[in-house]
Amino acid sequence: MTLSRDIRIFMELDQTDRRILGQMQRDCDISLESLGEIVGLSRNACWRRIKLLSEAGIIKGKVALLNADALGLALTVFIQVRTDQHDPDWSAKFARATRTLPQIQGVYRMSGDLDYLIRAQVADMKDYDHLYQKLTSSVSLADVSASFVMEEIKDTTALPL
Amino acid sequence: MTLSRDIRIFMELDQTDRRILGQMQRDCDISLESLGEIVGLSRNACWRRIKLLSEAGIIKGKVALLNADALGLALTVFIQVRTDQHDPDWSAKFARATRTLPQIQGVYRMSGDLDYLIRAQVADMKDYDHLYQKLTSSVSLADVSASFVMEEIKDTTALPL
DNA sequence: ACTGAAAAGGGCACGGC
DNA sequence: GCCGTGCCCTTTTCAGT
Repeated sequence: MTLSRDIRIFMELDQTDRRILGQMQRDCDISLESLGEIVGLSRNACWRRIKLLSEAGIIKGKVALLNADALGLALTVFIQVRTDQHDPDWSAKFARATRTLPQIQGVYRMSGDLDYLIRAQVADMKDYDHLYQKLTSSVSLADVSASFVMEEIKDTTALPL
Repeated sequence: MTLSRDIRIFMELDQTDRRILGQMQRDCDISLESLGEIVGLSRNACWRRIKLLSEAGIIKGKVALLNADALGLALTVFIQVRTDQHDPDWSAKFARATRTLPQIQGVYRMSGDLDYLIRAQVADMKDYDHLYQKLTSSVSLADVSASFVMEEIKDTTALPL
């Protein structure tokens, strides 16, 4: 019974759903009343749609976005990682290590010549070195190189609708 | 009067503030009552702290996080861009173009050999090609190469506290 | 899909530590 | 100063129509 493995249910979204999602992914700290006015619906219709969208897993959750600079995390760094070990044991260890480190926001296994791309947020170079030391001491990595963000031109969690 | 340009006020954060922020950046859809219990404070003390943290700009806002897969955006791509034009006019144009495209979540000017790194979310290869066409037609780019995400090991908006 | 009513939660002023 | 309590008003939630 592996037939259903790759089947994915896509909920039908109309223009109003999209408008609701669009607003909420920009700012969800808004009353149902105001949201209703924006999308042209009663507060209640909005409420029921949001409930459905949440239950369908389209809305993953609501979070507060924090200001990295104000928290003293001025440096964003992308770390490129190459490995010579491709066994599942190594992968699990690498995943666990990166998921545990709170400085790391994203870890992606990539196509192409580099194996993994890591996005992290640190205070400064010294702090980056800490992260580097922790990372390389918990898993063996063949090649690690870092690129630092000089300027953040765009940074959003909003997806296209 | 350029002396104050780089001055930044860091608000003193105690352990309770950190606990509040930690909870809210994981899930802000929680009542002040519950939050108070978690951090060991009354609902009102929480409320006042959150208000201060927002006014200080430490909390940038509250947003709904959407499920990219459920929206049919299965492909995450990192686009490396090199340019030969470094005049401010080109930069402004590039910034405007990337900020306008909703498929693009992040644009970073980098140190090192590549100039810009772009993170985007698209449906599939065809959709990526659309994005590529739009991007290259609105600004002149010397070199563009894409790396596709095979597996997302970690992806969070939570910053270390 | 709207109305309305009960329940929950947010916002604010005051008093206490 | 900062915390907590009590009160009121807004918002959410969910019934019925």
